[in-house]
Formats: sequence, structure tokens, C-alpha cells
Amino acid sequence: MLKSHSCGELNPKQVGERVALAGWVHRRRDHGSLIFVDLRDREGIVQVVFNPAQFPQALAVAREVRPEYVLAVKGRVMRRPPGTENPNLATGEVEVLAEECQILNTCPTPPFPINEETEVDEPLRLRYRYLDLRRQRMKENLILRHRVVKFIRDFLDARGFIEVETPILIKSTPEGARDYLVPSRVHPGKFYALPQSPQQLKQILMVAGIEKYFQIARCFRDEDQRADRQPEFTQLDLEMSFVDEEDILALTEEMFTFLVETATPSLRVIKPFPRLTYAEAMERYGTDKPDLRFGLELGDLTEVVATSDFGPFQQARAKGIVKGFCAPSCGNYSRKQIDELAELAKGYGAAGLITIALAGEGKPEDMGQVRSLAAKYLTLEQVKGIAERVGAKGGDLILIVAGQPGVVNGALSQLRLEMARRLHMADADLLAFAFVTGFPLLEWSAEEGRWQSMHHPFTAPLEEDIPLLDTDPQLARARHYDLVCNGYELSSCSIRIHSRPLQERIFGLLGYTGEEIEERFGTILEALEYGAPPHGGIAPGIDRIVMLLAGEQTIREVIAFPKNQSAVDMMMQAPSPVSPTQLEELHLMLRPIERTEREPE
RNA sequence: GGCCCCGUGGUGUAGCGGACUAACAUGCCACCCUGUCACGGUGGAGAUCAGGGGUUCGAAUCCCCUCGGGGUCGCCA
Repeated sequence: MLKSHSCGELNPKQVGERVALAGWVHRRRDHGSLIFVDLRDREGIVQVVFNPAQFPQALAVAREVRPEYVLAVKGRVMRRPPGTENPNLATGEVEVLAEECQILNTCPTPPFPINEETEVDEPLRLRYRYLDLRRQRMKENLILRHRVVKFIRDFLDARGFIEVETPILIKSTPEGARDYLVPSRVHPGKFYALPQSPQQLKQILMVAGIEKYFQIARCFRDEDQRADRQPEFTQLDLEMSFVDEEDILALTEEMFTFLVETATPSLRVIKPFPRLTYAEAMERYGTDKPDLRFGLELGDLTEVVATSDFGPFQQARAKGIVKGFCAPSCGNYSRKQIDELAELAKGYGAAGLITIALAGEGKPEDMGQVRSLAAKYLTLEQVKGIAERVGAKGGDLILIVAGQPGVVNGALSQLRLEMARRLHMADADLLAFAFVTGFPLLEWSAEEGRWQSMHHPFTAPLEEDIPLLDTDPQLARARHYDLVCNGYELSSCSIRIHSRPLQERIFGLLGYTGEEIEERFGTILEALEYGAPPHGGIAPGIDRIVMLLAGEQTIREVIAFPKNQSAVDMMMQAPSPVSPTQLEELHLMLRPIERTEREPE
């Protein structure tokens, strides 16, 4: 070991000791003959002094070093001369007087600064991820992630869970996202799939009598990327036997509460986690994953404006709804600001945005206090009714969207987030966890002309709703809850189906023939026959949790080596072409692609 | 596949039709400096303004296309 201590751990207790340090040059301050080097390792930074009078050879080496050179330094820990302590540095009371110094490696001028927290173009960071990860913020994120995963393992271990690994090469099944496929060399024409989640395997582990299982599981989905979606991501996959919804929710709530208190004590959670139904969430927030750190609740205005002659309201009366919410103290918004909001709404499919700005104090007293394009189609009574439903008073701006329920809720939920951003209403130190309950089991896919699982096809329906499967499938409620936090869906949890006949019935509803069911889901159906216990579980996304705890805007910031929006690894340059030999071994032939067609012969 | 935003020395930004021979900060190089800690001082190098085409007397600036990147809709059981 080249080090006796880490740079960051030095303090006055070691004064007088001779230490061996190794690390990277964080910064060098050259005073002509006297040179200071801030030496950095994972644990922190310490100042190393090179003094010509005492150790001229060490100083000669220090003259040559540049930022990010790798040094081995031997020297004595000294208390800093009075008045030269640095309170901004954890090790600021001491310094190391260098006696020997060796350059272990050099470094070109880095493509971006390692020793300061400037914003750098993300592609450049991803290309040189090993340099990016040296920076303080990324290092902290990786350490936080480690602490989160460690906490989860300890927490679940203490409660009798065992961690079981499941295969990465599994069988492709329909439903859900596009699979990543791996061709088989020994079975020409056949493919493995990478797991979208270990869903069926963990259920089979319940049949196997594991009772309490968890896994920090890598999952793969070949869909387009988002700030909170990567082609591969990590879930805490968890399943328990002989439980009902309350058991899982209680465990989840306890785990996340303790997690925050342990890993990020500067953040707060609301205890107990609020619960709201899917219908309630849609009604009040227009989304099933509301950010509950602020109000700005939506009000239904359909009835209030039913008698108005305003075109959009009239159309909504026929086959839609009218909803809105109040942006406090935004009554002075300019035409330009309102146009921006309208553009945002249109981006989410709304035909337009109707705004009502209220002047004065309290309730409007005459139409002169009402500024709106719709003003001449509204009576004072109607405006008062609208203001009341959205809680608006003088000085506020009311944002209203009319149309199909899906569009109205979609646009307003986004406008709600936008206004919260503009008004700085979201407390950055608050993690507003909540459970959303009462999801429908199925939703009709107009595109595919069949029923689809809202969650996944293994979700159990409520016992009393099972008869509805034959009559009104859309009314059947699922034993399924979502865990949301600050506007992100962290996890779905559900009680699974543990009876073969019911599971087959669901597959049938989803439009599969008996043969397809047998071919695609035969294994789990057979397993359910062999004494499958009642069971259920959750699968929270680790990346999103760590992102929220770290206060980051994308999960890429908490993944060591993420891919970009086009699913490209910019450091390793994956994906990449493979050799004809490899293709041949895998019994694969490539279809010509456009780009090669265009290339000259 | 659609929509929106971004691309100017190594990095981060300014400039948004003429005074641009492209500015500022930082970094880099050289020299000076024994108590700094974002050390300081002096000097210097470094940019075909992402690429291509167009409009114009004149384009970093306006328009079009392409490329790269980000956000988002669709998609993501």
C-alpha cells in the first residue's frame, strides 16, 4: 500500500506523525520557491507544502506537477502556522510537509475542470466519464448510491429477506416493453431476452417457498429514453408470501422513511405517507403521479361554465370537461407570459389555454376586475363560481383548459408543474412520498383493440370485482398501489394472482389464445398449480430514488456509466458493429440498412 | 416518427445584420514571487463561430438542409 492515511482523514491528532499519501493533484500554488499542492483522494483534500530550505528534491518534483498528476508523497503532518488555517477545508488545521515526492503518473490538461463544479456539456462528460466521476458532485452521488443500496440490504436482511439472483438471460414474453434480445449460438434461430424485470421469476421464488425475497436487480427495456429512463436500470425487486396490501405498504413506508433519515438526514418526509385514489389523483392533480410538495389543485369547472356561450366551453359541454387551477399572484402576467403557457398546453394536446386574471382584493365585485378573452361570454356569477372552485382571489391568474378528459388532465398537470417551478413552490428539502390506490385492473387499448393490463397481467383484481371481469372489465379494480414521490413514479406494488384459473382468465381477457398462453406463460401457470402461496411485492426504481435523494434532475447523474438519449454509451462507443465471424456463429444475417445503401461501393 | 431548445478558443459564457482583425472569465505555456489555499504579478499561445447551402454590398448574427446533444409527446405491462 502506497498510503498510510487518506488525504481527507488527516487532522490535528496526527501532528508529528510521518505519513505516506497518494492521490491526485487538485491544485498547485507556486510561490516561486515555496509550493503548495492540494492533494486529493476519495476521502478528501489535504495541503502538502514543499519547502526548498528543508527538502529541495521534493520541491524539484513539485515544480513539474500539473493538475491531475498522480503523486506519492511522504512527509510529516504539521499543525499549520497560526493564522494560516483554512476553515473551508476539513483538513484545514494541518498540512503535510513533503519530504519525498514521486510522480506516479502524469495527465494531459483535462478536457474540463476536475477541481471546480462548472457546468460542462454532458456529451463531453460522458465521453470522459472517468474524469467526470472524479469530480466532487459525481463522487458524492456514487457514494450516496452505495449507501442507499447498503441500507436496503441491511434493512431487508434484518427483516428476514434473502437476496436471490435471477438470470439475465431469460425467455422473451409478450406484454410490456420491447425486449433486448441475445441470439443463441447453440440454438440457431433462437433468442434469449434480457429481463424487463424479474417479475415471473420472483413469483416462482414464492412458489419455491422463499417467502421473503429481494434483489438489487438490473432491468432492460428497449424503449426511448427520458431524463428518468435508461435502457438498463436498477430496481429493488421484492416479493413476500402470505401478505396483503397493507403489509407491503407498511414495509415500504418504513423502509423509505428510515432510508431518508439514514442516508440523507437533511431531507424530510411526510409521515405517514398520504394515500389517495387514482380517481382522486386524476381529479385533483390531473395525473396519477402528482407532486404533492405544493397545492395548485385542479377544480372541475364543467358545471359552472355549462351555460356560457364561449365556444370551447360549449364544445366541452357536449363531450368533455372543463378544469382549471389558480396561479396565485400571477394576475399581472403579460401577454407574452400567458402565450408561453398556452404554447405549453398546446404541446400537450390542448386546443388552447383560457386565462382569467382577477384584479382587486378577494372575490371579484364586477366584471371590470376580470381580464380574460372569455370575459364577455361569462357572467359575474360564473366568474365568482370559477374563482371559488379554484380558490382564486384578486391578483391571481386562473388557468383553464377545456376538452377531452385525458387532454385536459394532461395539459393541466403539466401547467401545474410549470407554475410551481415559476413560483418556486416545491420545497427542495421535502420528499413527498404518497401511495396511489384504487387503480383499474385493465384499460382498453383503442390502438390494438384489446384490453391491456394497467400494471402487469399478474396483478390480482379485488376479490369482489372478479365477477366484473365477465361483465364490465373496465370497472374491475386492481390490488395494485403506486408509490410516488415529488411527481415521479417510484414503484408499483401489487398482490399477484396465485390461482391458475384466474390467471388464465386474465390472459384470456388480454386476447391470448389458449395455445399462446401455454407457449408464453406455461411455466408460471404450471408453477401456480403447485401450491403457490398468496403473495405480492414491489419494485422501486433505485436510480430514481437516488436521483431524488441527490437532488439531481436526471438518473444519468446517479449512474456511473449511463447511456445518452440515443442509448449510446459515449465512452465505450456501444453499440458497435461486430465481425462477420461473430454473426456467422450466431446464425445471423444483417438486412441492408439505408445508410449502407447510400455509401459508395 | 412528431414538437421544442442548444451548438462561438481546452472549459464556461458574451456578441444576435456593419465599429468582429470575434470579447470576457477560467484553463494552458513562459517568466517573477517563501504562507498561499479559486494565491498574486507580467507576458504569450489558442476559434476555419458544428458542417453545408442560400439571402445580402456585408452573416457568428437572418433562412434552409445535414450532423451532434438535450427536453418532451408517442412509447415505457
